[in-house]
Amino acid sequence: MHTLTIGKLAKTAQVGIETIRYYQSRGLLPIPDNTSGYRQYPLDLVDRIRFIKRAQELGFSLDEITELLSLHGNHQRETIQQITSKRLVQISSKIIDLQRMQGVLNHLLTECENTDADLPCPIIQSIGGDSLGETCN
Amino acid sequence: MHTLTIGKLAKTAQVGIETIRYYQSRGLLPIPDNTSGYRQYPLDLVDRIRFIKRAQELGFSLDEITELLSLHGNHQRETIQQITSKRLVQISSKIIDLQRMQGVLNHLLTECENTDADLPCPIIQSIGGDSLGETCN
DNA sequence: CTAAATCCTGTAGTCCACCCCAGAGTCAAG
DNA sequence: CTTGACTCTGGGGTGGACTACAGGATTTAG
Repeated sequence: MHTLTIGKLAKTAQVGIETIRYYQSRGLLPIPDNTSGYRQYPLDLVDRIRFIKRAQELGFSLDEITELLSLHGNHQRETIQQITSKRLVQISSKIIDLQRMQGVLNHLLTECENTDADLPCPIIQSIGGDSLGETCN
Repeated sequence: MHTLTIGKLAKTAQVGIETIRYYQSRGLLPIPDNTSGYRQYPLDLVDRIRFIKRAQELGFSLDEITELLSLHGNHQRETIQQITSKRLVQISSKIIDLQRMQGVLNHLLTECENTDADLPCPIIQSIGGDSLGETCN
């Protein structure tokens, strides 16, 4: 048994059937012909799907993954390195954003815990100014 | 002039008009009645909109912000602290994920730069296994 | 051989936070 | 009073990565 039906492929690769169809429609996976009923998928595709999933976990979009897949020859290495570098820059700046958020919220939380209960909540105060809520339904 | 039309409110609060209408439809902003033509918005709403925007920048969703806004009384502080803590946990785990990505990609990039050009690209190799691309259109 | 499971195609819906448009009404300046 | 800028309601569209469903064909287990 060197081929799989779509359901078994999906199960083996740990994705939904619809995900496979979606990848096909995006050109990420080939579509075997089905002259004789059900389509038969080569085992290779399990690896290919896992590649896609791992790349997604590393933050690549399906468009970027398409690009990666189309460039896997040796002579294209520079392009691949460029894509990877670009992604690294994006990741760094996202981390910085999140750390900033973290700092602000941590500070607010501490303040909130250390402030008299009869004063206004510092979290709301500092995010929002003073005139909130009076007009809300 | 203690009220604004929607356009001036939008400009003052630095958002689009459609954003205001959208917030109204979500219940984040009140809808003044317009028996006499254009709606008149109290100046308060500028602060309220800025609150929403700042909270978004801290990573809160509009649903969470709705919750925050509905709870701004002092006696609700614990709830507000809970929401904030939950958000902090989310942010931390997101940062960890991104740092993991960063590590993997950095490693791959270095390897790729230090590998013979006639060997397969290590980035593709390591993400994807060996059997990629043969079947792709 | 039959019934259940699986597959096919094609279309539509989901989530989130908006953005854009048409056609009609309203307001302010000159 | 006209012109142009603004606003109203209502609807649809966006992107990204799926998910769901309908109605029919096919395969497989018993």
